Amino acid sequence: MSLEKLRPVEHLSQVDKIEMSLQEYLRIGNFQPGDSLPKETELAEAMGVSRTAIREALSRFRTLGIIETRKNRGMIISQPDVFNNMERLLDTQLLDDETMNEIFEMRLVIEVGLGDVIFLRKHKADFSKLEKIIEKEEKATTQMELVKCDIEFHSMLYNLSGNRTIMRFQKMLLPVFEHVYANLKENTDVYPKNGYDNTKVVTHRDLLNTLKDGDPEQFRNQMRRHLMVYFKQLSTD
Amino acid sequence: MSLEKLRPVEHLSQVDKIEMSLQEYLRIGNFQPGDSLPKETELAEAMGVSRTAIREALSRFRTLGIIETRKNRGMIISQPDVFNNMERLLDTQLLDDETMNEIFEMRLVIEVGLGDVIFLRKHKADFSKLEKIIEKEEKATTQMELVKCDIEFHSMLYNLSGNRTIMRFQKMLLPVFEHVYANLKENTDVYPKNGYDNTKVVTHRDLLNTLKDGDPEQFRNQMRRHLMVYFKQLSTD
DNA sequence: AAATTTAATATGTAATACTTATTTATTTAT
DNA sequence: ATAAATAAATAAGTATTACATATTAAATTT
Repeated sequence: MSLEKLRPVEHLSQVDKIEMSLQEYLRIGNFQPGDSLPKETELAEAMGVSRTAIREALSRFRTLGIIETRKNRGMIISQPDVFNNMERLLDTQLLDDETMNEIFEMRLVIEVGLGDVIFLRKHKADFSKLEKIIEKEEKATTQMELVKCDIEFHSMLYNLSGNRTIMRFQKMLLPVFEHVYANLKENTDVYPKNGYDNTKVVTHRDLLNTLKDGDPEQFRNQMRRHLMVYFKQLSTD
Repeated sequence: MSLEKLRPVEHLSQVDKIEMSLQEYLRIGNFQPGDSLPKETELAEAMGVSRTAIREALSRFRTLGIIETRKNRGMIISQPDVFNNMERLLDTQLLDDETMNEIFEMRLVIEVGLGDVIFLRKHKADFSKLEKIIEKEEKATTQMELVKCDIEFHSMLYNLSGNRTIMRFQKMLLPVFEHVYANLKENTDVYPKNGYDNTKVVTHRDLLNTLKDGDPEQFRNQMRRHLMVYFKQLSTD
């Protein structure tokens, strides 16, 4: 067991301590979104530190989306968005290619496993929306239109899951998709007519039909085959 | 199309602008992890703002894990951890129950879909580790030991996926698991001997055997049945 | 040449003053 | 008396200055 995780406790900066203190304060106080916090000067005085230091600690909470501040209203607790920060990281384009690919792979894993949840909430499913997307797709002529319909269809599947967090995850990843798509399209036909092992590829319409009349097991298998082209790209190392 | 997303551009604070400016600076400069940044005073002078404002913008980057600062070494670009911020959010216990449940559901979805990736990298799979965990589990007498082995087994499956990001996701969620476990155990036997529809439950050993001799499709189905007890808890609204 | 001490450096913290947006209170006009 | 316009108060945002602290680099001593 490495000791690395213990060491930093020693040389915690003032602001680090303030942050911990405030976090404890929030937990103890059982704050709910919308609740207001004491003003900066009060916090500074109460903790015996400068407003500067308090502000930096609060800035961290603001960055994480835990609090919001407005000019005269002071600070309020806000309901943080679990994927907001991750989205900002993606925006910096600072993540290495391996991580990007792993995130993309995570998307594949989720889509294959998503069927169970969709079937669970099937009665809410609005199949007509999927139908319309498919019709638009079948009329599409350009590659760009196809990509757009493809993204739309899969987005709709996430929506049918009824899981807002999973939906949020997908929305966050849309830019990543485009990034990976751009790399894939150079070497590969993303929309082949036939599968790699001479089996017919699973189309969006097949998936819709399975959603209507099939079961989760069939859906998982079909989704796996539908995403075949991407799985083929994955590293096996 | 809502205009909400456009409006904030108007009343951007000084620091917001600085943040955008710096982010652009990083992108243009094509900075790599390890590269050092100009010192705060230089940035302040170059942008014609106070060091205070610069520091707050930099504080945001630090919070996101984009940069690291040390006393005299200045600031360096760092390789951000995609789930670090989310982990910190979970720590605040500020997320509502619905979100927590959705995150837990996301875990189920991933585990069902995970088989494909595991089979993809099967040759690397260290089945003996799974075997040992199962043996320990079969000898377990207390509920606590069972839970521990359960978590260990599933953690190992994530490891076998070879996807460090997915592994990181699971590690981040371990505390959530405990939270949800605590709620489940009151009403439900988490480790029933028989399934709900009189089918025998799928054990960890069954899963291991399928990993050894089966195929991804079988694995997905077995995992789905193995997680049955959790799926039964999910809302169908 | 090695070890110790000193100086320089860049971030961390503090204190103070001022700016700005927003709310609340007051005044004014109808 | 009610509504509109104005003024005051408030709390966060920004700026400036000074100093503390930790770390690196330079200089001194042994």
